[in-house]
Amino acid sequence: MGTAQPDTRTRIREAAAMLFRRNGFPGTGLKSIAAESGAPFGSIYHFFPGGKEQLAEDTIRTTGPEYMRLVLSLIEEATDPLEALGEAFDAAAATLAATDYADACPIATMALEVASTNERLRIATAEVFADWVEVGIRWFARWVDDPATARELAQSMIMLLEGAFLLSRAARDPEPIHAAGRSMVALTRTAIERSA
Amino acid sequence: MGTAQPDTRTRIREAAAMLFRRNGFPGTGLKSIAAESGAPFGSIYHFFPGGKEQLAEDTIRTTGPEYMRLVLSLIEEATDPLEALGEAFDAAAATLAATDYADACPIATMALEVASTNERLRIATAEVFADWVEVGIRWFARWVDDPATARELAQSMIMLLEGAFLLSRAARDPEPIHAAGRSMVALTRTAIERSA
DNA sequence: GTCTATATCCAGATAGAC
DNA sequence: GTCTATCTGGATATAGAC
Repeated sequence: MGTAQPDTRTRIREAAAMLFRRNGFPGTGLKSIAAESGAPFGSIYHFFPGGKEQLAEDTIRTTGPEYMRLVLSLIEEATDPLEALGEAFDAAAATLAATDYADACPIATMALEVASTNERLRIATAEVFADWVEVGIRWFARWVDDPATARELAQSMIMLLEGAFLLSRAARDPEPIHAAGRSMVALTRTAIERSA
Repeated sequence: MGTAQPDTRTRIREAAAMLFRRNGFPGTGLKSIAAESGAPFGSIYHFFPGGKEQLAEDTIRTTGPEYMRLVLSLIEEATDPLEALGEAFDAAAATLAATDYADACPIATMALEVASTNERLRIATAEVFADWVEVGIRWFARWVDDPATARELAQSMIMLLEGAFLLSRAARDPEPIHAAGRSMVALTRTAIERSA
């Protein structure tokens, strides 16, 4: 057929990812995940015996790396880093507006929610962000020599993007993401000039 | 006495602000607000007949401007903007670590949670952030001539700070905030140099 | 205005028929 | 492995005694 539906386990994971991203951890009910996935309620506990917490950790550790690969795919072939960064932020802005300001970072809302309330999930988010920084360091190291500078640029790229998502989603306006992109380009330009 | 307890209404608002900041909107129960404030449950509805949503909007519109004034107090007397910015980020890092990585932005968690789920609260967060940007623009305009540049710096300061809070809270490490501060200083230095 | 008791609903989680 | 029915607790919200 080629149009076969994904299996139940996959549908549950996809529904969970979508709902956790939009509504957060306490704001998402397992019943709504069952409804959205089309799976019977009991199947959630069949596939995820650890319940809501296990499903959230699975979502964090799956969608976090996926999102990083998505962003990386926009910049990894770059020959001009400044141009690539500007385009990547513009693409993020376009995606956000196209999804009615819902599909920004898949784990940011949960990360803030669990930071002071759920140690297991907090660690999961911390490890995802740490991986993002590492991947970013390797990318920026192509253009700047100093490892500390590459690290600061990688962190700043993530921080600007996350902060921009916050302002853009609240205002329902893509403009902050474009502004963040211009700042990231300026930061990178200065760092590369000093490195040369 | 001088040690008189604040009135019930004030205690409810303070407890709500603290709990919403740490646990978010769906993650905070009115019962826990009553318990934390020492007020009887019914008093919440006596003072806030609109219930949880009214209490959250009150928190957003009160603590948002308060937090801005706190940050502004760190930089408004500045003669050297770069030094002031660096010190302000360092102060934010120290406060976060001193409060066990709980007291970052009072409205960021709620802002992400309600962005796609509660229009009334989403608008409240958007208006708070818009005010922050306006105040930031006026501060940066002291050092750069171009209004668009001042606006971009103001937005970037907020975005870097919010993104840094996210990474720092997740990792339980103040380092991202220091990195954000260095990036903000670099961005501002470049903008001022071009303005001169 | 303070405080308690309760109504109503929905959450997470489980048992067990099929 | 699929699906339904249910348990238990806690949520928001309200009624009403004091």
